Amino acid sequence: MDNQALADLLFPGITEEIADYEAKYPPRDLPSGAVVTRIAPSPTGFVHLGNLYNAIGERLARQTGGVFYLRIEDTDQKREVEGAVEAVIDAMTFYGVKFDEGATADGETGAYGPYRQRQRKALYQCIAKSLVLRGLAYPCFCTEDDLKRMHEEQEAAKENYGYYGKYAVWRDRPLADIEAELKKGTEWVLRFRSEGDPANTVEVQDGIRGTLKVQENFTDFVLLKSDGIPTYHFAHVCDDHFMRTTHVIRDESWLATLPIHVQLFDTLGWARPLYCHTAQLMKMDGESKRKLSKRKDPELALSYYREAGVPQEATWIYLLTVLNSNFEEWHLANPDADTREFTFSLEKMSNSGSLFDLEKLDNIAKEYLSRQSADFVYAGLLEWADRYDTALAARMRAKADFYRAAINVGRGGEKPRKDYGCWSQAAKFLAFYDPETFTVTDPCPENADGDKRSAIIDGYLETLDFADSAEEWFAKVKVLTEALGYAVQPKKYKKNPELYCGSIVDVTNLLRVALTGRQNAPDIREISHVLGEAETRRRLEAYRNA
RNA sequence: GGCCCGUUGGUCAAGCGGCUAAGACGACGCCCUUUCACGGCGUAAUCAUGGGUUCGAUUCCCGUACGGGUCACCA
Repeated sequence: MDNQALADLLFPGITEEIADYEAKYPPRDLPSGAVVTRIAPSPTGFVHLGNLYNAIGERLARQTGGVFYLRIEDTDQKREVEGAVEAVIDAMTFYGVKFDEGATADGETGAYGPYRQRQRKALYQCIAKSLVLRGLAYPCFCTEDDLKRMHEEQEAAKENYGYYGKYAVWRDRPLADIEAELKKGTEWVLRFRSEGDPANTVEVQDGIRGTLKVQENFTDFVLLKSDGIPTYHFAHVCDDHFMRTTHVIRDESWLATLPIHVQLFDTLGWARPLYCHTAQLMKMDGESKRKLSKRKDPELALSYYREAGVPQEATWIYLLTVLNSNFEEWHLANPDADTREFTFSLEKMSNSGSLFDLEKLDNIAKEYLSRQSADFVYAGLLEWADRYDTALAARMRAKADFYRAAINVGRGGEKPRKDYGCWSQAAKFLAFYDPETFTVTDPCPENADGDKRSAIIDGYLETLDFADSAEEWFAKVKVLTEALGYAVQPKKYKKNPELYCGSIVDVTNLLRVALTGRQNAPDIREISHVLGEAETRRRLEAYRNA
């Protein structure tokens, strides 16, 4: 076979040499040990947990004085969605992830671009051509049907699937056959001529898993699709080489095609990056685990957490506890420290798939929010409401001080309340404060209903004085409780229920339901002070008459 | 089916040849308490399995089982 003739036939326009690109993209001048890594999403419009998961690469880069960049893997035109790049950047920005270089919404920055793969076509073709020149790549004119038949045949014969051996029908065709097909205009793909043997294994170092032993690739996989655009495999190798990536952090589902990638790096004579295959996030589906799925699991989408209003930092805290096994301990010891102060290490990453635990996320988020100031919570809630609950946003703006005061109830001090972990929960929880959204949802305590109800409320209103201190206020409640035949100490009532008509719990709960509409609410006196005297009296009277 | 990865309580997990096998979430119980929370204390609950190696295996090796992933001109 005349490789030169074939190369000229296949790539008539390509005149660059690999050396030209080596010169154009020189090794980066960085301190030793600097991590250069990226996230490389395909622009499908769906930004998911995995993208954020891999964005821990940013922390690694920062820690080492390296580079973190964004590359867009848009080699599949069919799946591309308008505005997808913006969506990725927007989501990453929301979570505080910043890129040193790479694609931006309206272009790009950095010296190693273009960072959109389809714009790198000439580079891929140059490398592909070099492989043809070396006799390591050849065109294949099989149709989709041909390949389908091949697969069926292999299935029936219980042989390995793939384009190899006798199934690699275009592997050793004479140049004349190729020319004839080309002349007819038949579509072709460029395949890699693999010399691999399934009996051999290759060792690959993995930053998370240690030494991996994988089967050598023996299939003639596709390098260039019929539109001249590379497959993921080929693009990944070319780009991560020329963009001088040191660490490839990606999902463990890529383990299956790792042999292809190392084979390419090795035959091109390029140093392999350090692969870091992360474990997948799983979910319980009936009795069995399975990986989180785009179609079935809304919680895979990053937008899910944004819509629910889970604070960004809380999301990171959860993700980091799943990602790095020593993070949780650190965070417990430094609850108020920025998570970026934590030194992230690949070795501490888990290598088995973990179940995604929404309950724990909720706990972490509640803990996180309980430690924040009222101003912070007000601002966060407002920002969320502006996007997802505009009616609430309007109310918050109209009554900013009132909302701040409401948010401040039970906040601060040694034991802050943990009533909500995300903005949508907060919106629901705080609704009772505002007269515009106040409704009574919980029942009146049984022991305080009927005649008792009005007796308690009347008695309470009679002595109610907003100037009272907490102690004075509670003393009055106790007096009232006793006067109406209730036990001041719940324990006494429990012991001798026949002696009382109930306990102070019934009395206070009645007041609580009257003022907040529910039995689960913060301190009555504090709430009253937020509501103001007029509104407090109005609600009590309304409840008495209800 | 081939190949690959994985397996410590319900969940996330520490452990890296010798420990009463950490911790967190959840569950349960008790205490505190004007309710609910919060907080405090405590309880139950784990090394998949069979062989090796070793004085000694959760830890190292092999097999089995189970789980997951992957076998496209998708990434």
